[in-house]
Amino acid sequence: MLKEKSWDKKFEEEILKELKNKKYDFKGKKVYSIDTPPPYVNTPIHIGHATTYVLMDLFARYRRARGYDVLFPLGLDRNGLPIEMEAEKRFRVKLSDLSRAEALDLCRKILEESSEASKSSFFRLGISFNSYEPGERIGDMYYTDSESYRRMTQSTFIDLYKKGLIYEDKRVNNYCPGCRTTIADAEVLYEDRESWFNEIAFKIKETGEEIIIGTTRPELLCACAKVCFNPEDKEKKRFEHLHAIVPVYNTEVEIIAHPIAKAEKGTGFVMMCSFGDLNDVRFFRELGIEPKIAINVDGRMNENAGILNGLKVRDARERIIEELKKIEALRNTRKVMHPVPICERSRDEIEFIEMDELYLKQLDFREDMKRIAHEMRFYDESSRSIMLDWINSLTMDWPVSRRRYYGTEIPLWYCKKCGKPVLPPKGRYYQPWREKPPVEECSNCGSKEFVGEQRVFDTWFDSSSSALYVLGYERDNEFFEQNFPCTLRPQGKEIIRTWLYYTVLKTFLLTGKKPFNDVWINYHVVDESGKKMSKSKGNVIDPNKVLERFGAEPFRLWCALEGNLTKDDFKCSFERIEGAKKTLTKLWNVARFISSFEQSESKASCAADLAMLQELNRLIDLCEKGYDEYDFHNPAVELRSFIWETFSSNYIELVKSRAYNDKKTFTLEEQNSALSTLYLSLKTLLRLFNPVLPFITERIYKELWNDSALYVFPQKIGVTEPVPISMEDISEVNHIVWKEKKDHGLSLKDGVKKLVLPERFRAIEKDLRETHSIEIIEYGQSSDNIRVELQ
RNA sequence: GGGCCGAUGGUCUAGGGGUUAUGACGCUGCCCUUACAAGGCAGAGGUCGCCAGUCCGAAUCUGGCUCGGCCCA
Repeated sequence: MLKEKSWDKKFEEEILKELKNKKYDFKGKKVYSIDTPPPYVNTPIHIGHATTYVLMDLFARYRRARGYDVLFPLGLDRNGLPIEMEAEKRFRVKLSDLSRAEALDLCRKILEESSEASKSSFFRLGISFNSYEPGERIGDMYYTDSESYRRMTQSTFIDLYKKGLIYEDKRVNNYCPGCRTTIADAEVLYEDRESWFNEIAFKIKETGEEIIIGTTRPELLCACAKVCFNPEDKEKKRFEHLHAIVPVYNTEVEIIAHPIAKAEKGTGFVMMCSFGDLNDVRFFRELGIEPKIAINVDGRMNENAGILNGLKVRDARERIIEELKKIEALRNTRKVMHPVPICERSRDEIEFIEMDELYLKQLDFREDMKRIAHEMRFYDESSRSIMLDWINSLTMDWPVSRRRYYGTEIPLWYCKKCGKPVLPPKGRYYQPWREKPPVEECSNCGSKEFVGEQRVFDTWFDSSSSALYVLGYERDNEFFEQNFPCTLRPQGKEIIRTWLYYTVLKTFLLTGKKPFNDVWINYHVVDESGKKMSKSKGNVIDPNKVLERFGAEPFRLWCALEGNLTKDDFKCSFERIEGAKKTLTKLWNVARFISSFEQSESKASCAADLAMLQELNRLIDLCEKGYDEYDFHNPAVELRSFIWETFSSNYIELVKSRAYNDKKTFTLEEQNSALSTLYLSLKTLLRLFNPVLPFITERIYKELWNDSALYVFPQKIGVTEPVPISMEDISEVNHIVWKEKKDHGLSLKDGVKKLVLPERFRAIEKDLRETHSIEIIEYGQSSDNIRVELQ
């Protein structure tokens, strides 16, 4: 019998202690594999991660209960920009000022500190990863910056390169002259700064008229490609497709209608130059215009700028103004405040500069991508269209190289003399910036001098191999061949166009196949009022606080009960997590009550018991159907309502007296029928709830049974005899009697003179008589009329 | 600005052309009933976002709008 009066979160710790050494091993037979999203290492983990990992854990535990060997690895993503930024912040340095080796060391230091904390939160939540220890075997915990992972990332690049899918082309980068490095879009800030707004006169070639164009970047006149006005601006319609002559340079540019020009701003005309800001970059990309680059990497104007050649941007601006004044093209100049793109760290104004970058071909494979998007099952179905829309909107290949530090190095060397790239053989992790090339001399020109590639991969190039990695790609080929594609990819909907899409792309290019059978896409966990959590808003909920206050179990139940995360956001509320706790208490009390009786293995024979068994079968069915489709919400709601209503209030109340059988009103067979049904119901309930509530179900189950059936999804119970009555009938009659007593101010213990029931209730007459203290029970003609006479 | 998704009592949720719309939390009243006051029973609370349309009939289907989310720009 259960001794403690109620469930206590302390019990979790005891169970976790035992779990510490447990591994969810697998032999690799009948594998169900999950490509878990490696969360980015940061502390504490986001409550959204806590929630989605709990949900994934439900999937994993359920499949184990169905006899699968579940591959459920823990990965931590540690590549990329945020680590670099954190290192710069913490150590107050610019990585670009350090040697590369020093920069990487600082990043490593940051990572060592934060990875442990993430791990421990997952552990306390009861997430049943195969292992919490890092390693290279299938199921081991992995880091995306480990030698093993990076080796594979580089290997996939080598294969793609050999297939002719990698090429080099120009790309516009955000360049910070102060940091002397390219920076990511995420590092670009906009700040209102004062600058001179110059109104410059352009002549119309066809009519000789003059139009005035305002700009803060007159030094880019040489790179002007179009002049735009807003399509809504009727007055300017007549200028469409005429040509404006750029002063100083005397080049002709077309005038077009484009929404990028705002009618109410300035003179209504705007010149589009390559490149003043990100909008310009997008404009050129959208219209497919070849940009003319006038600023070099060193921040000086180049030969495209003519008379400005060699000048720094600032000096060039002054110089061109003088020129414009000279030819009387400058009509007005005034100070304005306007948003300027600046570098987040050095606060220098950013320049947009073209550089060579490596691209992976993707435009050629759009039809394959769409076909694969249709071959995978999406949960929820509506998420599929996000991927299809993205594929349809692709306009360029994927630039995979980045000029950063903490990433996987691109494994290439170049001949110093002729520039021919050297690709190393697969099989190890390369750091070309500090290693010798894999060849002695250039196969093209025979030169013996090489320079190592400095660039690293876009972090999505790493992440998009996770499905291959967890299945042992190139580490355990036998396992991989047997178990590819991966069964499930769970992930957030905001990264469908990145993580999911790129994984599909890369996997297809390498294997020709789809990476997953199922894709489960989740929405987000937001704060109580529905707002996105962010550090700046101060509404972040730390999962560790939830764990401290409630323990893992109420949180896990909340995750299942709260709703359908594939369709809607969850609003995280402590009140509701607290509410989930009540169900644990109820479950505990039900178990405690049942455990006060002797166990019985007898066959159920009484009608009420058979009705209960049928109700259990309905639940088993419902859970199976839901769990199979990754729906734990509807089953959990149903299970909760079963515990409270059907089971506690109605069934247990009805058979209590038969279970006690103090007055020997019932035969031993009847009593045993109740006892065995109570125990079987509890056992089934625990087994159905085990994936959601592993702690409390284990605690209760171990106390009462000495076997491992808890971890097996229950089979339906065979009921061969006809069952005249349902649990619904039983609830109905109970409620009518209770209400009647209540309405007349009687205690529930008080007797009932007469109860008139439909014929089918005859089967539970004794139970009813005892439960409600009824003197006379009669049966009427009508099949649904229940009448109570109190006196 | 574009695409996709959503909106059901104070809060959260189920349902998805057909009598009085499901359940939970909270609230109110009554009740210590041999597991449970973290309980039991009962009750109040909704024009199912707004406006049109289709239909004998719309919360449900269609269109538009408003608000919110995600992505792209």
